[in-house]
Amino acid sequence: MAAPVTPPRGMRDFLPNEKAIREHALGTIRRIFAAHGFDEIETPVMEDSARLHSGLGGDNEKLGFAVLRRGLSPADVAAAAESGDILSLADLGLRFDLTVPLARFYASHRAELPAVFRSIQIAPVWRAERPQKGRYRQFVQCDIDIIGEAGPLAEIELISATTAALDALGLDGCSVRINDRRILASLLAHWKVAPELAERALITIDKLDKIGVSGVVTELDGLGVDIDGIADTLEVMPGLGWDAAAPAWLDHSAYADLKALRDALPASKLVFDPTLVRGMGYYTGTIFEIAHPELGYSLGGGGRYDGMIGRFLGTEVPACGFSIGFERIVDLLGATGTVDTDAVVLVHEKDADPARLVALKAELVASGLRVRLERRTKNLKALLDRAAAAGYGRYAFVTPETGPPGSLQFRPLGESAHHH
RNA sequence: GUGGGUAUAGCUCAGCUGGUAGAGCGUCCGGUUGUGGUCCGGAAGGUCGCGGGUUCAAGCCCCGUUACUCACCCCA
Repeated sequence: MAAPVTPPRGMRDFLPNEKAIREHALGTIRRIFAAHGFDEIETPVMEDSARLHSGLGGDNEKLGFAVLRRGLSPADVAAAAESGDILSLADLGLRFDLTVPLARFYASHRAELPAVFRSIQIAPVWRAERPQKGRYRQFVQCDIDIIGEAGPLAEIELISATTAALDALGLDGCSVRINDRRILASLLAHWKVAPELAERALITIDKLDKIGVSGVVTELDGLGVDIDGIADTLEVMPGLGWDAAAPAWLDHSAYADLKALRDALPASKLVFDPTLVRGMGYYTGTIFEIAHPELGYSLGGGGRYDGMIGRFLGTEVPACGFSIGFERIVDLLGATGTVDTDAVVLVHEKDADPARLVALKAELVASGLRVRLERRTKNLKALLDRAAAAGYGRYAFVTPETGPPGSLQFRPLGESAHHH
């Protein structure tokens, strides 16, 4: 206990049963995304430090793990400390999302990609936050993105594929909250919020369902926003559904676009929520988020980020993406507990001949079985219970008298097999 | 970054008003069973997170610290 044997804070080991659940879920998501016409790619876990920080707001920079330049001298460190630019000591950083790397990837490989590129990325990202329930410092995101499609078809395909994946995983009760940055912009214009306060004002609006109208007004007041008339607007916002009469301040063009999305996606549960904001600063149009009634945090999210590719490429390319928060999904999935009757355990005496055991095993493996050798222990029950928990469905004893595989007497494993 | 809770055997946890460190499970050994998932007995395994302090005496009280965890902030 003296030596630290735990993984780094917020990062986790996965035991065999946990790993099996994760791989099963990953396989499901991958299969659905591929069925919807997306192609999987992979990018490095690190990106150029300056590039990572070019695509988002100032607060998010603190969340990035930076990687020190190799071969730094004490003089380099002292110089950086003196200039106050500590980040200059780092030239690389671990990615904190998959969108910035994708934009870099697309800019690098555009010539080799179709005009409209549909990508899948399933990979870990890192954020230096304080861990808690549903939040880790290393976590897997499952992203699909469509680059090169400016119209609503991109949003429709993304939401359709994502909700199909959630359905395939057996997750009930999920809904997709949806809004548009243009609607938020029209709201800020209506309130005459100064541009330099816009980002923080939006984050405050996002909290409406948690801190209420008076809480939002108080916080906006603290930011220096003129709060005259704001409470009246806030009162009606949560009630704005699909069919309510839109207030004058609301961007009617964007609202009509969202309604068209809703009409095109009858199978997905879309909920219009004008208070939905989302943190990443690069979104320009539609934004969406997966909500679950039992959870205070989202299971995923995404939106349109038409400006980002242009920052890497020079020419503007429209883009839209949707990300599933894999860890939060897995936390919702129970143990699968599948027992495989084609998986068998051979229990042998401790002095059994290894050559004979492995030959017997090889014959069974060749016949299509999954085979595990276990040395007989005093506590046979514990051994067999562990095997059953690992998914093995049958077992047999190997004794000196055991002949060919056909002479093995297999018995069922598992809770229902205790009385024989 | 802010606040709460927790820290004792490999695991889950007891430990009274401060007085020699405990149980269950697991592991190992002996017997029982003899085609076996039963039962009986025994053993190994602990700097009580770490460092100070109070006391004749600290797992227990006080201070600090670290880790884990929950919540806030923010986010997937």
